[in-house]
Amino acid sequence: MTSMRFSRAFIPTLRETPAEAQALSHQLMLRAGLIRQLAAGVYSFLPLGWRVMQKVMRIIREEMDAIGGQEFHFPALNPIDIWQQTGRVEAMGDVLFHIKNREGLVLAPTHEEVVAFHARQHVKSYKDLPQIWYQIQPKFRNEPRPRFGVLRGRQFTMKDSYSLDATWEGLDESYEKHARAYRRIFRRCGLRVFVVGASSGAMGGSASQEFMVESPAGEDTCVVCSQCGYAANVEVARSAVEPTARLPESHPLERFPTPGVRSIDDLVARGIPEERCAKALVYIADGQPLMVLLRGNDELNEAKLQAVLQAVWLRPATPEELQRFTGASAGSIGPIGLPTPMPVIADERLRDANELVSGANVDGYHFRHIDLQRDCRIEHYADIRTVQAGEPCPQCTAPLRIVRAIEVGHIFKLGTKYSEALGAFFLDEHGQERPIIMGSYGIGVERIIAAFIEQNHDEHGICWIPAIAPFHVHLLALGVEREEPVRRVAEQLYQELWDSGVETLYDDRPESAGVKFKDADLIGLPLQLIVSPRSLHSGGVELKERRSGKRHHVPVEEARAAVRQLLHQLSEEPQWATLP
RNA sequence: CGGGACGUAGCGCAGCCCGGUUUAGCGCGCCUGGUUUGGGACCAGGAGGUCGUGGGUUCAAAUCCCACCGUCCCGACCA
Repeated sequence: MTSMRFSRAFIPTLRETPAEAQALSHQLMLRAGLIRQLAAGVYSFLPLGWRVMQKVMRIIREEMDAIGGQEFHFPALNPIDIWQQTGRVEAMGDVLFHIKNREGLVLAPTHEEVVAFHARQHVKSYKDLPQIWYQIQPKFRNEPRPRFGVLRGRQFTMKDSYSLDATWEGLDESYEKHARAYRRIFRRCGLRVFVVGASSGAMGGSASQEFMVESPAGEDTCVVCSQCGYAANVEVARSAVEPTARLPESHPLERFPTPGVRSIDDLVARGIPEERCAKALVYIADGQPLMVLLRGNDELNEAKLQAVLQAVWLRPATPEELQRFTGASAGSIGPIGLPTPMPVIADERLRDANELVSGANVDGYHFRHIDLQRDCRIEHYADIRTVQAGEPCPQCTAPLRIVRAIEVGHIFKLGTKYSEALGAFFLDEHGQERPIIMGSYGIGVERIIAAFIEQNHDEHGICWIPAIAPFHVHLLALGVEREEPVRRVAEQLYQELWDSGVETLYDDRPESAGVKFKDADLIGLPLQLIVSPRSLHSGGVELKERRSGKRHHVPVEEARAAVRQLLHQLSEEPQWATLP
């Protein structure tokens, strides 16, 4: 029997919040004795925290095995040459840890290369495919800025899996299997997730989706519709804002003085409707200047612009560059009469609009009656604006919300980038040599835990669900050190509960009732079983549900059955999660 | 990598400006004894510190100066 007496256990709870902990999940993980920091972005998991990790990993294993995944154990120490072959030593830059006193070795931040390496060794025929390989292992990334405890660390645990397929249809299937497994994993872990389309970034490949958990501690900003389920990273999100109407009459272009006007708001203050204003910005993309036109106070989305331009480097022009390229300073810049010719990218919302006001490229002057069709050469129109809260959903027109979110999972259709780079080819049924088609799928294990706590806590502490709680029941014996009947009943229940498979943390310390209650609420096991002189007087023991605070009084003999029944109920009731 | 802040006992902090009664303090925690006993008890006694590290200024440095290290925050970056 596992013995878990609080008096002997290493569960260093903290009364006060350590100063460095910002995020709530971080504070609670420290206070409840789940983790301790070793260095910036590097954490030890203490016994309680490690039990949670193991439970989450077990759920992941079950679901990965259920889609035919095979568990591996890949080394964290990698020869650098496989990373050079895929060009990722460059791409990763400082994020990749290099071993200093042993040239040629790096610490793996992920394992596409290793997978492709082994696939090359042994996957030779279409008959060997498909495969799903996975592992749950530490990953090392030299994050420039570790943050929020375990949410962004330099070492963390990832479930990473890799699909190997002979055909693109096969890849689609492997990808869908993962998408379904991921939903089950997150649901079983008590997380409300939403899925957003994402750019595959430095990973390469065609499609990717992120599994997000809404939380103020999140590092991603997402746009979500609570009506229809539309969700997207703000970097790609759209909304159904109305376009700028083309007015029936186009007046002749006219320059007019606007002394002191520095912003769209200044123009609006002079009686010009915001929707007729065209805001011009100058950006430098891969060394070349270009102009961006947005409607009124719309905000440029640099990620979208970068994607449209396929630019590697993108930055706003400096005030000096503005002067040099346009002859004016910010506030008086516009697409008409540019001294330096440059491409103009306009937001979709301004498509073919007329009767616009924009800067004249002379400080203190603007043009009015601008007709983008008549007066300008627009290189192209694209969606480059940032969606704002309250704008109508592109699918159902309900108001959109903007939320912060934690990325707990990410799935990619990689394609053949890695197999080609590392020479992982197979022969298809026609004897033709082809690169293996890969997918890669990650889950941040610590992030599941932190995200869960972000969503499941109150002012007293964590509120676990049975599936991932470090233990199921917190048995509190009040006054054990002096009340023999309390001790006897508590010991008996402790024994019985473990015997019937209920993981029980037994607080047998000679501490005051208050201390024990506070620790129990902080640690947050789903059920508290209280044995005290008072409860025995009234004929038994007391059961308290941590989350709801509901209390039940039961005779000692019925305690075990009541515990099992309540645990069952707390596991079944999806009070903590709704599947989208 | 740019900007900012911090580093004094296990945790939270004061002292630093204006150097010297400081034997470096307070709360929590810890140890001993007693009292208490269902929501972080009380009384008494006690242990615990190279004041991040190194150098400099000075008769004298936790306190002033320089460098380094560490940690946190904002930004950049981020499969």
